[in-house]
Amino acid sequence: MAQKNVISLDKIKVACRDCSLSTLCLPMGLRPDDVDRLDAIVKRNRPLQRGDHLFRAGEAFRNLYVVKTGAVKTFTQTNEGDEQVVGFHLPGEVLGLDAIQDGQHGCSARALETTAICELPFDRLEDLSSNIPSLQHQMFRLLSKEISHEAEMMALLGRSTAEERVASFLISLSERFKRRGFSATDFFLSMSRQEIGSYLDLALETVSRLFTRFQDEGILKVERKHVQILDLERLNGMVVHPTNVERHHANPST
Amino acid sequence: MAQKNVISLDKIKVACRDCSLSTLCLPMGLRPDDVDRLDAIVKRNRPLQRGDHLFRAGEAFRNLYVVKTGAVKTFTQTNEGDEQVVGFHLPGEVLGLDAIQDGQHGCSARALETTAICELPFDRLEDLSSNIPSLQHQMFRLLSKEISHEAEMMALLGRSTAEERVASFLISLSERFKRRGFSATDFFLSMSRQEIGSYLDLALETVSRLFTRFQDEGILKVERKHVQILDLERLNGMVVHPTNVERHHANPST
DNA sequence: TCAGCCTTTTGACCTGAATCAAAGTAGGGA
DNA sequence: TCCCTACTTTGATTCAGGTCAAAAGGCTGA
Repeated sequence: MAQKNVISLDKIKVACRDCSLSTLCLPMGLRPDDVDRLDAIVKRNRPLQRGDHLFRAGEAFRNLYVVKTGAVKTFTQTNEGDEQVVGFHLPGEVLGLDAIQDGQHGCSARALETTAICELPFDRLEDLSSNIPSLQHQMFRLLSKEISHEAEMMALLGRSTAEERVASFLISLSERFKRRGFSATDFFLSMSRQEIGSYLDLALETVSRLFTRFQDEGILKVERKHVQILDLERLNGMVVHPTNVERHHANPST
Repeated sequence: MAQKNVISLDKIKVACRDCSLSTLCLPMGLRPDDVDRLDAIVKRNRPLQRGDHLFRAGEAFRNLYVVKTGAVKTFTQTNEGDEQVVGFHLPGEVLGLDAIQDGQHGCSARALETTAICELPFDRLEDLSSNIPSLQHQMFRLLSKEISHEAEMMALLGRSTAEERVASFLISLSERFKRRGFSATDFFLSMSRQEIGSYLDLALETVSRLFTRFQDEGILKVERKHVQILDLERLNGMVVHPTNVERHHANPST
């Protein structure tokens, strides 16, 4: 039992150079010795349990965080007191980028399941970026990618029906799982209908109804958290594809 | 006449160190000699006329652009062929940040009125950032601010009524004009109801109706493009204020 | 094993904003 | 000057999705 814990901690504390996420994460495109310099500033704590906070809105910003295993949601509080989900974050995704700006976190983050995190002290990351041009470049790309991603999300929320939003959400998860080596068509949702609805700006009932409908139409098989995509074609067909098609054969990351 | 052109071009080509936007723009917080090094890479072309493109979606990314005077909209095309406004950009605001990621512009930008632009070749900006830590820091903040801004916009689009959106839009313009030394309560809209609606994800009729209603309620005086805010208090009261109030007395920029 | 709680599903109804339609209104060009 | 076009306003109608309500599973812990 103790033995088992030790092994699992060791696995979690794997160095960047040996980490399976290195093609998704910050080290992407760095030279091996630069990866080691980056690795030297990474701090790896014990895993978070479901419900644990990674950080809270208003807290001072010190670190960026990368999800290593598990899943995290970020959220803010509306003034009616209920929470508004801002994003779901899978392994290799970086959290805290919005906080660089004013030195404090604008949203809270908590684990949706048992989750391992790599912590990067931002001041040290800045120093390192000054000395490693390719890391600076990678940082710029990372930030820019976040901007693009949010712009896409705005476009989605903006001009689309409930059907499109739920379809997009499933497609996005599917693609992200696939890139991480999991099944693109058979996975478990680590978040509730409530949280999905909050994220997509839909009532939880609407999410539920669409899952049911997609199932009735033979597109999905849904049983609670377990989702199987039976007809990815049709799901893709529901989504408004960006017209500037050129972007598609450009960048195959995150 | 020729004389006048020369003078106006001279005015447009003012160096960063003499530019009134220096507290809003990239040079913010740089040492004077570093501002000059930044200035050396800035290119200033002739002003754009209303309707001129600054860049188009799909074009290769080479430069960041800063609005110097005037106003620019960014937009994408939906697959139904109509344009979707992504943002309105006032003096001191930087365009193109989303394109760093994959080397091409994800949206198009065109002038809403006669507009002067400063152009920053991104490769040279990266080099300079490597050599000037405070510039690198400024760049990170700039990118992070864009992320925060989009997150706020998502929150707005997400969870709010047409009334809240239009109120927010007016408040945002008001604050941005104020920071730039213009009146916070009396200004001209450089965009159409159509464009406002597209930006806020509302039908143009809805925007028009709300302008009318706000006027009937004594909150605004609207005559076509000319807007006067009569009761900013009440306008503010319509908007969902973020609960994490701490953020407010944090960072007084853009 | 059962009780209690929480999540999810399903149904009925209602409403805010979209859509459709048409009438003003301003500005630019011949 | 007047016309033409584009923008804006206003009204009538429709409908997607929210809200309210209640039932049905699952899961946890005693």
